Amino acid sequence: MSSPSDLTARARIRDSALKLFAERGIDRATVRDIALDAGVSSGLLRHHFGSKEGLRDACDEFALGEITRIGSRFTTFQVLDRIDPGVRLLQRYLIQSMLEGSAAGNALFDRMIEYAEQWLATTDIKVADPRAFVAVLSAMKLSMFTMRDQLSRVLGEDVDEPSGWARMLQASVEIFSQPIVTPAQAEQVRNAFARLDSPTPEE
Amino acid sequence: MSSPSDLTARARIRDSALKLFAERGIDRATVRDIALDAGVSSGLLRHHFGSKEGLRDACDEFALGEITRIGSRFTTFQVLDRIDPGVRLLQRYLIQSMLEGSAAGNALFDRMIEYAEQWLATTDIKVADPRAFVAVLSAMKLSMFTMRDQLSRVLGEDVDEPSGWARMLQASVEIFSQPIVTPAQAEQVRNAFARLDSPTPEE
DNA sequence: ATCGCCGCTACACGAGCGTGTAGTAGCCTA
DNA sequence: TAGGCTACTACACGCTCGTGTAGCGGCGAT
Repeated sequence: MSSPSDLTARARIRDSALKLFAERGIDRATVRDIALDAGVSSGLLRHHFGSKEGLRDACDEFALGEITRIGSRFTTFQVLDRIDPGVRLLQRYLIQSMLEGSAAGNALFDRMIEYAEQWLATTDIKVADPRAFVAVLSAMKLSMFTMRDQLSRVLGEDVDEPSGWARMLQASVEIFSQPIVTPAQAEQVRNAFARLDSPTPEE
Repeated sequence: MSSPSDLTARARIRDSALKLFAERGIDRATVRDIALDAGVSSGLLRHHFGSKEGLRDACDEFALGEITRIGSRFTTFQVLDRIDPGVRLLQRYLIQSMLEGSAAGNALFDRMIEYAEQWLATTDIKVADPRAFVAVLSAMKLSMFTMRDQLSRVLGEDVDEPSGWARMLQASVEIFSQPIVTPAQAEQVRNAFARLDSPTPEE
C-alpha cells in the first residue's frame, strides 16, 4: 500500500488483489487479472498464497491491520478533508467484506459496535436497547460508504471528491444533530409495538 | 409471486429468478439453478427471456411494478408487524439492485429521494442542502436492509423475525427522534469545512 | 388433413475460471 | 563444486458458465 514497484512481488500481488477485490468484488476479480495487475504470473500468486481464498485471507489480515494502525477514522465523525487513496481502498475492501459477511468484515463491524458502545456511555443519551441502538447507528454511518455510488449519482458529483464528500458529511451531521421524527411520531411507533406485544385485549 | 405451481412456466421462472437473484446476487445465481428451481429446462428460460440479462430486465420490471402496486412501505417509517415473505423478497432483490447500480435500483432510489423531498417540505426542518440531506437520510434508512446480516449477527436474532425487526425499527426511531451529536459538535464540523473552503487566512 | 407456430427438452459449443504440474534460473549452504 | 531450496514461468486440466442448435408434441387455422 506504499510505493508502486519497489516492493516484493508478494506485497505487490496483495496490493493488486486488495485493489481489484475492492473495485469489482471478490468473484469478479480473477486471479489472472490480479497477477496481470501486479506484473507477475498467475502461478506465482498461487505459489505465495496457495489459493484465491488464501490470498483473500492475506488481504483480510492486512486490511484489518492497516486500518487499526492508521486509526479508527472509520468509526468516528472526524472530518477528513482529504482522504488518502490507499485508505479509501482499504475502506472499500472492508465495506465489501462487511456486506458479504466475511471474517474480516464481521470483526470490523464488531469493533465498530464496541467503539460505539463506549461512546454511548460517555453521552447522556437514554435508550431502551443500547445494543440495537449502536448497531443500527453504526449501520447508518456505514451507509454513506455502501451507498456511495447512488449518493454520487443523486448528488451529481463524486462523494469521493472533496466537494461531494463535504456535502455528504455535513448532511449526516444535520441529520444527527436534530430530531427527524417528532415525539408524537415516535410515541406512535412505540404504541404500535406495545400493542403487538400484549395479547390483543379483546376481539 | 403468488401460489407455487399453478402459474405459467414463464411466471415461475421469473419468480425463481427473483428469489435466487435476491438470495445469491446476480452473478452467483446461474440460469441452470433458476431453471431447476422453476422445474423447467434451462432452454425454456432462454426461449422466454432471450438471455440472462433479459431475465434480469423482466425481474426488474416486475419487482418495480409490484413494489409500486403494493405501496411505498419501503420509503416510510410505517410499522410492519409482519412482512409478507414475497414482499421481503422484492425488497432484497431491489436492495441488491441498488447496491449494484442497475437501472431498476437507480429508479427506485430516485423515487425514494423524490418521496423524501416531498416529505421534507411538509416538515419545518431547516437544512442547508436539502438534496444531500434526503439522499443521505434515504441511504441511512436503507442501511437497515443492506446491513441486515451484520445486524442480525450483532443482535443475536434475525431482524426478519418479528422480535428482531421490532428492536431494529425502534432503535431507528430512537436515533431519529433525538439529537445524536451536540450543537457544539455540529458547529465544530461546520467550522472545519468553512475553514477548508476559504483560502487559508494567513501563513 | 396438414401446415405452422408455440412451449418445451436435450445436448453440444466455446469461453473463462481456479487449480495442478513441470520446469528453469539464481542463490545459499556444505 | 555439488546439492537443494526459493522465486518464478509456461502450459495444461477440468469444471461451470451463458449461449447456440436441433428437434419433438400439441393445438389452432386453413
